[in-house]
Amino acid sequence: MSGKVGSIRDVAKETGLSIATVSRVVNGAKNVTPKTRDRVMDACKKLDYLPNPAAKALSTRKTKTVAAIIPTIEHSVFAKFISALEQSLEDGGYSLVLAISHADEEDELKAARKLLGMGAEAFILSGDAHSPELLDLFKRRNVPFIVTSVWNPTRDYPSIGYNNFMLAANAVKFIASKGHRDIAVLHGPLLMNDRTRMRREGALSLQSDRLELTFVESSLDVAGGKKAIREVLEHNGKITAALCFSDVLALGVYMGLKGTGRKIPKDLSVMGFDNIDWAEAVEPPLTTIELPDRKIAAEVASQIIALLEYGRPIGSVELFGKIIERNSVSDVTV
Amino acid sequence: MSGKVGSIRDVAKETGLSIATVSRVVNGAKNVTPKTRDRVMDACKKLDYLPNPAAKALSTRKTKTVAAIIPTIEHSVFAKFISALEQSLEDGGYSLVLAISHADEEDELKAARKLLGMGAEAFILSGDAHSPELLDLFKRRNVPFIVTSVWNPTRDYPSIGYNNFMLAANAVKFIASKGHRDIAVLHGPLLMNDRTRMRREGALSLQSDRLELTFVESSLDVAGGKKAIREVLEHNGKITAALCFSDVLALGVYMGLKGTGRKIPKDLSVMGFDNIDWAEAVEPPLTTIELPDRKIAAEVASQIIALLEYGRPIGSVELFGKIIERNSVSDVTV
DNA sequence: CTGTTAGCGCATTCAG
DNA sequence: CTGAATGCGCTAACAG
Repeated sequence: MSGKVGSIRDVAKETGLSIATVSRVVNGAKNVTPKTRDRVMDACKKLDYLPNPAAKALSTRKTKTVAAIIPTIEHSVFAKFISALEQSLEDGGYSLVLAISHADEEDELKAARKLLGMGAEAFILSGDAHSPELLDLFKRRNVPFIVTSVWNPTRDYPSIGYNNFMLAANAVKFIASKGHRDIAVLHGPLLMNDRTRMRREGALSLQSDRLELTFVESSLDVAGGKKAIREVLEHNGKITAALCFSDVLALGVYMGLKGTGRKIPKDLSVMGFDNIDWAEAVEPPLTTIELPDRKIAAEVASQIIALLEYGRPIGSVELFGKIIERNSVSDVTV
Repeated sequence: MSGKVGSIRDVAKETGLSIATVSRVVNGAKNVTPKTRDRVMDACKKLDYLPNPAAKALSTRKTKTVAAIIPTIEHSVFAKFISALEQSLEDGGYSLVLAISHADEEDELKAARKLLGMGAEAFILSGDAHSPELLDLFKRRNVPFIVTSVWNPTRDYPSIGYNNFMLAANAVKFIASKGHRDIAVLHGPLLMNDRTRMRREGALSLQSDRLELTFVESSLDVAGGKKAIREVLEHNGKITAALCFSDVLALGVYMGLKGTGRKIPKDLSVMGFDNIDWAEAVEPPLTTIELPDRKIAAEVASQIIALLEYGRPIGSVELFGKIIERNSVSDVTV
């Protein structure tokens, strides 16, 4: 299809120099006369030469690409993460190749094989639930990888992310500090999602006879939150606050209250997770937890590059979320 | 870093056969004895051999990857499109490599160079505004590309998408058919966005002394829609409907009306664009236009593959949006 | 500072 | 049906 594209040989011929010299200037080696350098550069753009990546990769045994496998790209948290990751990697001279696992270990494994087959030099995984085969594959082939969005120092592989248990516990503490004693906790599917599971456990750890928690699982979207809050409110009239493990669920709560006569935060306090871009624009502005996704991306990129370039080993690092207090959580009025 | 990975030579050695034979079975050639085939396959998984993609690409001059450059991945429309595209391409044996242009022609050009340097065999662009250099680059190197999300048969390159002009015109007609004569049209930045521009022109084409349109530009997010609707309502009390060229803007309108005493759709009808996943869950359910993003993705993938595999030329195709009528647009009560 | 040469791992003739 | 040999475009010693 694509018409003949110039090879290094062509520009060598054009300049009358050897391919080795051309290779040198193209790769920015210093031991070249400024004059010949210019000569080569001119020829390059004249022929608009572009080095063949396959040949380069074959020769250097380096592809300069790293792979990321995420459950879905249709959630802003992941989209933001990927966006930031692409940036950081790009800045470091690396390319990101992406695959979607649909939160399925099987798919994740398949994707990894394919990405490996594309020459990925390192992997970025999401969450801490992966098939043993996958881990084994990486181990056997000696492929470096990082697990993100979670921080779990007990593993024998590096994780860069936050402590979901603590995050949820802190959120509950925050709400409780406002005087709430009956809190609904809305979250997405537990299956195949260790992050949600850890958050749930974190919240649960604070349950006591002074603090009643009601957990509700729903689909991870606005419709899910809407349905969940209506159900839980119907069965338990004492609830005065809803903690949502995702902002989209919180928006669902906002919608679910419409027409019920209840107002936020007067009749129900609502707290989210993620600090999605519209969290501040919503009425009333949503109190939520800002997750350090972009920071994770930057940290992940920098560590991977450090490893690939200088062999510096990757270490786990914990990053922290931050409660953004707006107007959706209020003191319970006695 | 990565420990020695088996090459084709290793499995040849293991089986006592030649590398040619191994290559044959790995690539599924038919002229191989079932017995030798099995022998090779066994050795492959025993050594867990994975063909080196660079070597293969170098040898065949095919990378089996296609590139897509989108303005941002942080908008669900693009996220969905990419997600579907990845699927379709994957199914066809191709890989998708992605780049973000930030709606900047400069960045887009740079990204294209890089992707070309990664061996992309074809390109998928978004919208119809691209730098001449980029088009020239593709032309010179004879790289096939498709422009998407728009349909513009007047171009000399293929476009697969919808007619933004008509889509907006139809939306206005729909609202007008309910008796509205003063409509606010909310849209995102016009700069560098030909899709928004075409929609605006489509709406504008229906302006008349029986139909007054008030255009408001804002940032493309919930906060933007919220601010925009408040401003326009303040200046023009006659407006009875708001057409938003994006559902996120429509959500902004929902939020902007809170506390003003106005209700949707009684006091203000609202119509969106995109049919984002929460459009139905919102209160009241949002009337909007469903865009055929997944269909576009499928069509794009299939045409690109047909071209790359069989040389079948790519043709422009128009796909249609569909008005999803819910409860946010009502008849104007006289 | 520049040129020569030998692979990198694989597909693909061409013989056998 | 199978093997030996060639080359894809480039980098990396090694000479000069």
